[in-house]
Order: sequence, then structure tokens, then C-alpha cells
Amino acid sequence: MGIAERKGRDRAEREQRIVAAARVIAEREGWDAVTIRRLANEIEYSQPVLYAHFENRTAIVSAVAVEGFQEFTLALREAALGATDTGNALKAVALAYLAFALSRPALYEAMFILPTDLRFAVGDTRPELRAAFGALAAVVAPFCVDTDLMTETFWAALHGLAALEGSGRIRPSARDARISLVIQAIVVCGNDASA
Amino acid sequence: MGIAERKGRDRAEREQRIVAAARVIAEREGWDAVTIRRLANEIEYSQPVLYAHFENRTAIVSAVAVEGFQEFTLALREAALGATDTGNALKAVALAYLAFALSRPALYEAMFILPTDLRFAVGDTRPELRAAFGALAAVVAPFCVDTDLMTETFWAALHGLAALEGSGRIRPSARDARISLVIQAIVVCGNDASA
DNA sequence: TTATTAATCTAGCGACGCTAGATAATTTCA
DNA sequence: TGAAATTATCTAGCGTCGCTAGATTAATAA
Repeated sequence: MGIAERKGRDRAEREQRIVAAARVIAEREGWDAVTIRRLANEIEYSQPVLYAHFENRTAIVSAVAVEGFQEFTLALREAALGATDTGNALKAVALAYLAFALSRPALYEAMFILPTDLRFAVGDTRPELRAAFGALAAVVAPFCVDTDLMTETFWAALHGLAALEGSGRIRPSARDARISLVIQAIVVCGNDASA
Repeated sequence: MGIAERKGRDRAEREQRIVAAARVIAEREGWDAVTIRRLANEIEYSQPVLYAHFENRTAIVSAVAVEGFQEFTLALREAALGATDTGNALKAVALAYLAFALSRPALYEAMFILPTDLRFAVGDTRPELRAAFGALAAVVAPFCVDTDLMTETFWAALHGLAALEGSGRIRPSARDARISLVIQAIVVCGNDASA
């Protein structure tokens, strides 16, 4: 009697198709092009079907963001693993952060810029988001006394670099130099109680 | 024959009323509430009149952003002037930056987050935007060899802190500690050629 | 087979940005 | 001064949006 199971699978698959379509359209044409009608066409169902999966459009953006956080975490972990020492790991993660943000701008936008349902830095924060924070914290920890504090600040610096470069406000050509500056600051200042 | 002048003044005043209304509504109810119809009601003209002043809605957001940059520059300069030494100036400016961003979130959003017509870091960048960058550069300069590079990085760090705190992603309670960290990094690392 | 429930669709509401074309006010000039 | 040209402004509406009520079809249970 696997009928219910099959239905569940079909439903999950359709949901995944919605999220995937949203992501593809956003990356190709920007988030404004991700409309409910467009997604409905894409999955070959009528519009109300989308509302059986997601409460509203924002929830779809949020679902894409969660996917993004998963891949983001993997990318950061991989960068850290490929490094030979803790200093290299820090820099590799910073480079991976910016490469991620700038190579998938729409995904990054969903994760960090657009309004979503996601709640951060509170008790019920989703594990995908916690994991991303953890991946940053892991490479920062060797260089500081207050890991949470330093991770937040490191994250903010990287987000600032990504957001400003992504919107054309700072010179792309100086990206590496800016990252080096951030890394150096953490290495030099991290273990200072006066911080 | 001051008729043309009076008309010019009337027109400029009406334009200012549009921008002011947009700003007030955005700050009170968010940018989504800033619709052309709403603004038309507010200034007591029909909708097409708005298009005699601005090419489209984005141009209105941009106009608010430019106003924001003017006030932003003043706020940063004032903070720098009130300081006793260069280190204090740096910290005062950083604090003023975050206070500005978090106390007028809609204005800051127009300046740095929403899509606008504004062009940055290029030849035809508007003087209001250059001035804001200059106000940051002025307090950073004493601490570095490459002022542009350091200013971009400082700015990115502050923007990251503002954006992440403004969207609830990092703890408001740790704001001062994060700023101290950023300031310390610049003071300690700035004059290092290895950066 | 029929009654019930679940799945899906059609059609439309109110609001959006924006604009064509009509009207009213003003200015120009014979 | 009075008709013609120009400018200022409005009404009305196009196409699109997110979202949903209510109808319809398909699947399940009795």
C-alpha cells in the first residue's frame, strides 16, 4: 500500500522542481523575473498549486536561500580542508566566500539581502544557517579568544566586501588586496584581550 | 518677468515634496509602501505628474539615496570633528556610521541595498557619493599606506556590520565589541606594507 | 455504485508601474 | 483682443503582479 508514499514522493519532487526553477530563473534573469505565474508554467501546474507547497512568494525565496546555505557551508568547509595551516585556511575560506557570493549573485541575494522568512541568531535558527556560521567559526577560532564575536565580525567584513563589490561600489580589481587586509587583521589582532 | 522662475521654483518644490514623501513613507512603512499612486495622493497630483519629475520609481529611490548620502557625509564629518585624536576619530566615525544606518534603515537601504540608478567608483560618480567616501577616507588615511584600499575595506566592514545587524543576523548586544575589533585592526595593521 | 475527500483548475480581485490620449490652463502672436 | 500654439494636468486603461474563492475533476472509501 505504497500509494501514500508515492504521493509524498511526487509532492516532494514537485516542490523541489519549484525551488530549482526559482533558482534558475533568478540566476538567469534576476529575482524580479521569478513570478508565481512563471513558476507555475515551468512546473506545468496552475498557480494555486504553488500555494499548496509554499505560503507565499517569500517562502519560495527562503527555500532557495536554505539550499544556498547548504552549498555555502560545503564550499567553505572544502576550502578549509584544502589548506595546509590555520592561516591558509582562513584565507582560503575568505576567498571561497567571495567566490561563492559573486559567482551566484542571485543565490547569495536570497541568502543575505532579500527579505525572507529565515530567522537568525535566535533559538529556533535553522541548522543549515547554524552550520554556515559554524564553518566560518571553525577557521576563525584558532585566532581569537571570543570566537562568536570574531566570527560575526569576520562574516560582516566578508559580507560587506561581497555586497559592495556585487553592487559595483568598490573596485573588483582590489578584491584580493582587501581580503588580505581582513585576514591580516584577524591573524594579528585576534588573540588580543583588548579587542 | 519672474514667471518662468516662479514656475521653476514651484516645480522644484513639488519635486522635493515627492522625495520627502517617499522618504517618510519608506521610513514608516517600508519601501514596498512607496507606490506611485500613494505619492501622487500625498502631493495631491495625478500619477502622470510624477513622471514629469522622475523617469520611474527607481529614480525616486535614487533621489532619496542622494539626500541620504548628503546627510551621511555630514554625520561622519561631524563625528570626526568631535574627536581628540586620529584613533578617536576613526572610532567615532565607525560608531556614527552604524548609528546612521540603524536609526534610518529605509534611508540606508536606499543608499546601499536597493537597486538604484546611482553609479559608484567610476568617472561620473556623483559628488555626493564621492564626498561620503572621502569622509571615510579622511579618518582612515592616518593609519595606512594605501588609503583607497583601506577605505574600501573599512567601508565594507561597516556596511557588513550594518546590513547583518539590520537584518537580525548578528547580535545587537555585541555591536560595540565588533566595532572595537574593526578599529583595532586598522590601527594595528594599517601601516603594514605586507597588507 | 455512490458518497466523500483530495487534487487541481478557471476566473477574478485589488494593486502595481507606467502611458496614451483627452482636456484644461497658459502663453504667443497677428 | 482673440485665435493658435503650447504647456500642464487629468482620466482611463494596459499588462502584470501576488493571491484566492469557488467550481470541477480525479481518486478513495463505504
